[in-house]
Amino acid sequence: MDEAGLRQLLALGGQRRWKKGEAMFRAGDPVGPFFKITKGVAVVSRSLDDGRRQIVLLRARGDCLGYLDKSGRHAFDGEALTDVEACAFDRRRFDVLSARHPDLATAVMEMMASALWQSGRMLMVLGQFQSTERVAHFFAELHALYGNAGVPPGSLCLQMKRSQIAEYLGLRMETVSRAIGKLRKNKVIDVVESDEIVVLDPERLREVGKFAD
Amino acid sequence: MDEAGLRQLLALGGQRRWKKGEAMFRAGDPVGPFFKITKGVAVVSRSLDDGRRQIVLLRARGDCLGYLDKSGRHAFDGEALTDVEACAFDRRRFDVLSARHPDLATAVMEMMASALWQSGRMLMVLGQFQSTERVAHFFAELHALYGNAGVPPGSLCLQMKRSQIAEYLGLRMETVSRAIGKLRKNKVIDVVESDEIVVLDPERLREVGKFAD
DNA sequence: CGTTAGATTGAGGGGATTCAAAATTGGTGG
DNA sequence: CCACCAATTTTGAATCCCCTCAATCTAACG
Repeated sequence: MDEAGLRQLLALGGQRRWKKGEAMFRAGDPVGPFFKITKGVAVVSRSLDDGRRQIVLLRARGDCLGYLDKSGRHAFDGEALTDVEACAFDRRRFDVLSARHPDLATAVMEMMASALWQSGRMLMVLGQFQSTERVAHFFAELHALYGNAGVPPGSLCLQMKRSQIAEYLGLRMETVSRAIGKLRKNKVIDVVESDEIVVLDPERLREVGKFAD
Repeated sequence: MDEAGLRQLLALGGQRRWKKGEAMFRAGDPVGPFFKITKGVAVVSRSLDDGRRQIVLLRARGDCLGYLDKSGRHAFDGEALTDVEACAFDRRRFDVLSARHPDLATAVMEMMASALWQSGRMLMVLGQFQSTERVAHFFAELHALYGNAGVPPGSLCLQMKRSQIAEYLGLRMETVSRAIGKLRKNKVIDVVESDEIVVLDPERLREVGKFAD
C-alpha cells in the first residue's frame, strides 16, 4: 500500500483503550467502528441465555475484530482479555478508502481468509478431539505463536484463566486442569506459577495436539 | 455491479461438473480455480490420518468454495455431496477484475463474512451443545433455508446420510440416529423414508436447537 | 428372494461433567 | 515479612452422556 493511502488510513483510526475484562462490544448492539489491536489480547465469543459460552476467536496484536455484523448489529461479543489498546476505524470511511485502494481490500480479504482457516481448524478440534488433544493443541498453537515473539524458548505465558481456556476449547475448567495434569505427568510440559507453562517436549506436544503448520 | 463487469465475470468462469461423492479438490493439492455452485450441494471438510473427519462447511447453490489456501495449497477437502455443477474462476484473472470493480470485492467480502458468521455459530454448536440440541439445530437451519425455496412447508430433503450428518455435527452416526428418534418421539419432527423429514413443530425445533435468526 | 447399504436399537464401557472439598495462589493490610 | 482473605486451581467421587461394538431391521435392487 502506498504512503499517501497509509497516511489516510491511519488518520481514520482513533486510538482506544480497554481494561482487562472490559467489553469492547456486545452481540446485538448496533455496530460502530471495528478495531485493529495494537496492544494486548482480546476474545470474540458468543453466549446462550442459560450461561453457556463459547470463545470463537482469540485476537492479538495486529488482528482485527468487531467487523462481523448481522444487519447492522454485532454478531458476537468482544472482550478485552488483557488490557487492550486498539485503533478504531469508521466503517463507512474505511469502505470508501478501500474502494480506491485495491491493496487495502486485498489485505482485508487475507485477514478474513486467515480467520476462516483458523476457525475451520477449531471446528476440527471441537468436533473430533478429546480433552487432552484439545489442550495440547492449544498449547502447541501458542508455542508456534510465541516462537516468533521472543521470551525464553518453550516458555508460555497463558494470560487466560483455566475457565477461559475451557470456554475456548469447549470443555469444563476441571477437565482442562486434569488434561494439563496429564501432560505434566508425561513430561510434555511443566507448569510454573499456574499461568506460565514450559514446553519440555515440543515434538510430542504437536503430536498429541495434531498440530500441523 | 454494472453489466459490462458482470459479463466479464461470467466470461471468466468455465462450467464444471462432479458426480455425487466425487472430490472437487483435496487439502494439500496446489490450488487451482475456485468455484461458485450453480447446482447441487458440496461440503468442505478436514481429515486426520487416523480417519476422523470433520465437515466444516456446507455449500449450496450460489455459494463459493475452494478459495482458502495455505501458501498456494488447498487448506481443506472439497467434495460433491450431490451431483454438482459450478462455475470455475481463475484466481489471478478474478483478482485483476476485482481490483477494477470495488463492487465485486465487496461481494467477496460479504461472502467471507457470512462464512465466518456461520462457522462462529458452528463453533458454539460443537463446543457447547449436546447431541439432541445439535441435531435440532441442524434441522432448524435446513428448515430456515428451505423456507425460502419452496417444497411443501415443513418438509426437508436431507441429501445427507446419517454418517455425514454425524461428521458435520461432531457426533457418531448412532448418536445422530438416537437424537432423531428422540425428536420424533416428542412429535417435533417426523421421518419419512429416512432421508426426508417433516417439521411438525418448528417452534419447539428452534427452541431445542437454540436457533436464532 | 437373496443381497447389500444404510438405519435403528441394545448392552456395556469410557470420558467428560457435576458437585464438593482441599490445596494453592495472589493480593492486601498489619 | 508475614498473616489473612479471596480467587483460582487441583483433586476426588458419583453420575451422565456419548461412544463402541454388535445385532437387528428396513429399503432398494438385481
